[in-house]
Amino acid sequence: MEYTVQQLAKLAGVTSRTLRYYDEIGLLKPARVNASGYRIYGQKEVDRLQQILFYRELGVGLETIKQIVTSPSFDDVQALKQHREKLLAERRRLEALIANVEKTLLAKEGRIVMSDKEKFEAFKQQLIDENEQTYGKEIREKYGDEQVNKSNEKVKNMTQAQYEEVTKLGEEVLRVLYEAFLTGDPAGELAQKAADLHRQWLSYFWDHYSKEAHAGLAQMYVDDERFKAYYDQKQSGMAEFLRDAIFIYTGKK
Amino acid sequence: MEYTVQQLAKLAGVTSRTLRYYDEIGLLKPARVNASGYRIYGQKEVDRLQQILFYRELGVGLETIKQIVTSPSFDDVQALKQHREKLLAERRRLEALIANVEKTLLAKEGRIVMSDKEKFEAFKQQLIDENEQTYGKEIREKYGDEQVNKSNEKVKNMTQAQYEEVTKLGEEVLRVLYEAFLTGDPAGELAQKAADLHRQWLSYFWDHYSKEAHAGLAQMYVDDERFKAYYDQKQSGMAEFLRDAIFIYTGKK
DNA sequence: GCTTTACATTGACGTTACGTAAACGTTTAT
DNA sequence: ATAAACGTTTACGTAACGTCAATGTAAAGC
Repeated sequence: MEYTVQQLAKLAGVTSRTLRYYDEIGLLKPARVNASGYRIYGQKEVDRLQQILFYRELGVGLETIKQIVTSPSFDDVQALKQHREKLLAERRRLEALIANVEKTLLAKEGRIVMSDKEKFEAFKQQLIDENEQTYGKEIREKYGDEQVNKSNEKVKNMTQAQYEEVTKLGEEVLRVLYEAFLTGDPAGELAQKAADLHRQWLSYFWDHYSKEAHAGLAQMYVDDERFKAYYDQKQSGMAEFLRDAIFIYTGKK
Repeated sequence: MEYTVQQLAKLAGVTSRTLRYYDEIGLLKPARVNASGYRIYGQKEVDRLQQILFYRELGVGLETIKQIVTSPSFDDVQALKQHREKLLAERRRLEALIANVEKTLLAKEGRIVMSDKEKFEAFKQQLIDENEQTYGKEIREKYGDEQVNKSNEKVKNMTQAQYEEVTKLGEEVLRVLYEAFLTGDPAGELAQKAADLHRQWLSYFWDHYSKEAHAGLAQMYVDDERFKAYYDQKQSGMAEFLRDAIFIYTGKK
């Protein structure tokens, strides 16, 4: 039995373009080409196409399929195992995406139908998520997973009053810091008040406070572009100013 | 605070190329362009980029993101729900792929380590899967899901002896059919024997036999290219011949 | 025998979300 | 003054085909 492109295409449930493409990339060459330049496929090619489509069905890339079907000694089991790993990783990624979308949907819909309590829970979760998403990797690198997880735990266990407090405190730090910045003196009363407010704010996230860690974080505010951007949002140079104030507050350096 | 491409890129954790691309497709235009042609971004653009990246993180396409962030009236909840459906479908597809790969791995490795019993189970599963993969859609369309599922159930419940029987029967149908074909008479003894063997073979898949369904299937063998290819593999025209024989066998048409 | 219709061929561009040069101008630091 | 670092536009590459366009060939009907 011999087939032209279209015939083989129908037989296998692909388009003729696909067959031409497979010819082009050398994945499946026709048995011969007739006088008019038509591609003619035989039984061998049909079988091979079945094989190709089988692996394609599994999501294997055409390049890999080429390896598998062209070299008989190719370790297809090994290839399949590797491919399985890729699929599993992809599934994990999807799981995370789905969870995220659903959480977002919950929060968005929640604006209307969620109770205050639930809303608050979602906000807390969002606070954690945003933190994770924005700073997670760097903080985990610099301070370790344990510290970050503890911090997240603390947020989760906050009461609503505490949550409002921490939000207000964060804003107050910025406000006082800005006033202090205008005085230009990091050792002055206002700057030291800002540093103290910052310590209070911090204590909502860290399970124990230390001057060293506080000073370290202050330095990070300057070194890390993202933190810097946050504190510089009102005025450039405020991250440095806060660092200086905290260094004085903690008696460091 | 104003940022050049690189600065904003670092701030947001993307490359400058990404920002230029977003500018190009009109997803995020800079606040202004300075005298040297440099892109300058302001706070508003930073916020918008955050939003964009948030949706991107969820796997939403840039075109959709554009809709969401440009038109304030856009129903983002609806968009997210649609997106979730896509993610769920993708996950289902992945599940199927993974199951398939693992089954294949089992079968491949099984050649060496699987017991006969397990091997046999895998073969049965493979028989079902191959059928599903090759003919599933069409058969389901023509005969309905219920019939197909019943058929699969029957296969699953086969004993090893029955499985071997069905395999042998399938081969015998082809062999006798070929001999009958050479006689050229679909009403002849050989052709009618082939039709009867085919009925026996069928009864392994269908939970009850009817002449009408048998004749219908025979017609499908001719109409559907894939079935036709199977029965024509030895000789072109055998699918038609089998249909004629079955029509006579069932007294149809 | 001629015309229509169906099918074949080879380009070549479009798709997604950028990566990666190339070729060249600008700003900053030494 | 010069080099390093940064900015710009233009343009090709990616995976696996879909979708024309322009053109040649085979089969079928009149």
